Amino acid sequence: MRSHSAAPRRVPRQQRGERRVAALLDAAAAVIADVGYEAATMNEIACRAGACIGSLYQFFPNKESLTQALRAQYGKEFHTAWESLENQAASLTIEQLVAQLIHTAVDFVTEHPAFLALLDAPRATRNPSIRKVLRELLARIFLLQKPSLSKARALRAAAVTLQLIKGMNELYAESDAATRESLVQEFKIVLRCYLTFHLTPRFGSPESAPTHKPGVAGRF
Amino acid sequence: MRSHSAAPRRVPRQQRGERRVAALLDAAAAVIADVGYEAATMNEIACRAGACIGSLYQFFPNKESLTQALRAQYGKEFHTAWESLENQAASLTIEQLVAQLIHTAVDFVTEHPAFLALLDAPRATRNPSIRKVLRELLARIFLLQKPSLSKARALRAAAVTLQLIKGMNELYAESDAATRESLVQEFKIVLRCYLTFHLTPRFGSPESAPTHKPGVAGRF
DNA sequence: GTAAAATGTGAGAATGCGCTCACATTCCGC
DNA sequence: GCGGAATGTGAGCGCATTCTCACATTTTAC
Repeated sequence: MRSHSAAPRRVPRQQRGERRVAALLDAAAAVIADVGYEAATMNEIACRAGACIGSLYQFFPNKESLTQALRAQYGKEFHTAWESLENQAASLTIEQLVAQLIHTAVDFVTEHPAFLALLDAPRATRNPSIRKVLRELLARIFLLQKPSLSKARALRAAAVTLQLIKGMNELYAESDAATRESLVQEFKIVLRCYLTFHLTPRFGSPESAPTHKPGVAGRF
Repeated sequence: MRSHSAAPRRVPRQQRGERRVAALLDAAAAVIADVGYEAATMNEIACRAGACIGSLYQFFPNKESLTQALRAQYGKEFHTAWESLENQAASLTIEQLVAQLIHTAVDFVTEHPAFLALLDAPRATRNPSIRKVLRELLARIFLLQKPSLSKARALRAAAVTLQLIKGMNELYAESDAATRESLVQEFKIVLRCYLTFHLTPRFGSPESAPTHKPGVAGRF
């Protein structure tokens, strides 16, 4: 690896440039889904996109930048998928909300096999801002369910929820279809219990911090 | 990569052989923790272990086999850490059990930085049997808490719990110490709610399938 | 139509890494 | 001691991969 900048080398300024970039990203997803992240080579990606290697390097100075671009695209698509939930959020039961969140996520991963393979890619290729935007979206959804929630709590719950959803993919991936379905159902329980805790008005302390009282049972 | 077998090339038969293997694994962990999995080279690992590259390849025919060995070691260490919980399990509250499970895991990852970096390693280097053993251990712990639980449910809950715990590490890793602590506390809520659902005797259907009844909502 | 900019091309340079091999050294049983 | 087995050594091979570059082609602007 000789170059280190992850920024695109050149932004496409013509229509065919944009088409190329789109084709390259598609090809990258296909190759990565096929052979895994590590084994996916730049030459093969360019080839599958009907381009040659030089063309690829015009827009993406290195593999890392290509990976980041792919991640960004997935992030936006996923954001769009959840965005529609934001409108209905207030009228959904927790039960329904959980089902929607999980099914959208599961469907997304199913339809984008490369997304899973990207988990193997080095951390350096991740874009924190994508996570941030997704967290904020989910936090807003939570706030629609329970407006009295503090923003800090909503954000924290969103971060954890997002991470749990993401983490489960690994488990789904190594299961056959039947087990996967039961795991999804099981995970619904997890999220339902957790979000019920946060989003349901409770008598005792409606806005108490989630830090449990240490007197009861800390680490004994 | 020319060789593909992941089995150790040669089992150490002398004490110095075992010392070498131990030193090599330690060095591998150190290098991987330092520079990440991908950037960790076999030469550097051998060098850091005070050995030369040929010596490394006597015991580990390729990088994959070294990675698997490291994973196996971590798996065993972690299993040992949780094993002690098995004895106390029956006498612990869910609150305490959750705290123990999580803190053991967090401590382990803190003390073994390479463990996190191994998440970047390709899937091929993972050993399903390690996961299986850990799942069974956790399932036994659950059964000690609630003997009436079916083994299938215990195993499924264990698989999910394990995955959630593992997945959270990624979130911890990208947070400063203060946020990390609050995330740990937050995750305790998740597990407490979830395990309360499974391990607490409920009136309606004590051994009903985990398919929720819409209306009761698990606890709280 | 023409010039300039954007994009396309692909052979191969440059690099770095996994891994081998022929041989030296150390250990162990007898 | 002796012989064989286990272990140690490290220069460098082979190879895949990333990335460059000099030039061709297409598009756009006027």
